[in-house]
Amino acid sequence: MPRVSDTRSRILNFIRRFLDRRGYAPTVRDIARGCNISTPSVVQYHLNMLEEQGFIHRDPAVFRSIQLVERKREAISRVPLLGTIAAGSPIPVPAPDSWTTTPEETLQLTSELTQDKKDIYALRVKGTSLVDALVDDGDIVIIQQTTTVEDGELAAVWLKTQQEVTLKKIYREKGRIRLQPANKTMQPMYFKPEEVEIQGKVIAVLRKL
Amino acid sequence: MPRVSDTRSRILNFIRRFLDRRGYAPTVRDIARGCNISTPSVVQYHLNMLEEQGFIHRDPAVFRSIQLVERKREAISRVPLLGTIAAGSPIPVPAPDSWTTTPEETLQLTSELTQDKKDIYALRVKGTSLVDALVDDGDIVIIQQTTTVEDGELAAVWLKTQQEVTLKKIYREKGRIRLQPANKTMQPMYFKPEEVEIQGKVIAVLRKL
DNA sequence: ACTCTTCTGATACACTTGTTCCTGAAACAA
DNA sequence: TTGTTTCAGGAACAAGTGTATCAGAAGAGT
Repeated sequence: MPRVSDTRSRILNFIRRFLDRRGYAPTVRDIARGCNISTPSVVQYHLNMLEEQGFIHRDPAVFRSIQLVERKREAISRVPLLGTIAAGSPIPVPAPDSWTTTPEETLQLTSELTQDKKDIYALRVKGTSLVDALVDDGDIVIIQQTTTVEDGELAAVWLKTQQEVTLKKIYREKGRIRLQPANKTMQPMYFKPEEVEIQGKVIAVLRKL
Repeated sequence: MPRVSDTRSRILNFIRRFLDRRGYAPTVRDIARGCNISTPSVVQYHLNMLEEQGFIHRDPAVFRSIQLVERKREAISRVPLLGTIAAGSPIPVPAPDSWTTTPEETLQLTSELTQDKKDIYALRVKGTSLVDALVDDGDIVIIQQTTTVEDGELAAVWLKTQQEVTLKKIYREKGRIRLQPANKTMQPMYFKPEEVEIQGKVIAVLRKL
């Protein structure tokens, strides 16, 4: 048994409680007061240990910069809900500033879904035109903006000839592009490369009921 | 048009970005630098305004204590991933202790998805037997355990006669139960009330690609 | 006993940071 | 005009705060 009934974990728990209650991190002196430690240097010592052991992260010389590593993973990323996606109307391509300005609505997703990718936005599906991608009316598709996708990836595609948007798996074949519905019972479609315009990659679909 | 293209919202957005990137709040001087404001006092002035208007909260004289009111209530709930759901095999009914003991895997969801409901668990879909519910192989269904659902709600149902599980919308009709596929182009099925066993209510579907 | 590591204590320095006070410009209303 | 409100700029103070240093106590292993 350790001499002191683990000052270290007492400090860690204090930080957790402090963050929950106040919304920002404690200072070394806050911790000293809260854990009955008489001096900042002891706290400093343990904080250094905790950082070495990977429990917390601190930015040197920045006040109240303690971060719990255990809460780093479960960070919430906010994804702007930029509009709707429907067969007949083009995908609203996000303007560069729509990430910084407040969109009408934002989704809160854990990094488990977004995988911390960049340039992500969300669209609400309108209508049942995407059922062959197993996407229903009211679903939300999470899209990563890009103009190129790997073969087999589900992409948001604008079909110039038909003035229509669809979600299909992309396969490049010689002289043509095959658009394969996610629903395997359905038939693929073929287009010339210049007829399709890739708007983004679908990285997730969300259905709230 | 305001004289300055809204310094106030620029500051607000800077705080959002700073919090996302660094994990703690900026100081008035951080904001000044980030928003091309030459002096802390101007930032101070706008922060006072923002607090008056209810956008932020600050603890006076506490460094880095800016909190965004819009982010006050955000909770991550951990949902146990209890197994797989496939047409031919019964739904693994969660044992009472499987919520407390660590399951093989847990999902992290924001309250936006779970709506803070209780008795929620997740199942990974195996096979394409649920395509008529617009649920694909590999999807994850979030289920709230219950034995009763409202008419029209999507439910996980065990068909005793066929020894099969499906996801269908439930409608009680006189003397029979109608199971309506989510895909409207498909036909409903009818069963006697004693032939179906409701295992839970589907509250969300997740597709990671 | 002895050394070594771990932990606690006190003090002090230098920098960070919230805050205040003053000045002044621009817009607007009476 | 005059006054009021809103916003920008500068400077400075006082307190909060991270950090370094020195000293010493308490156990563990040899």
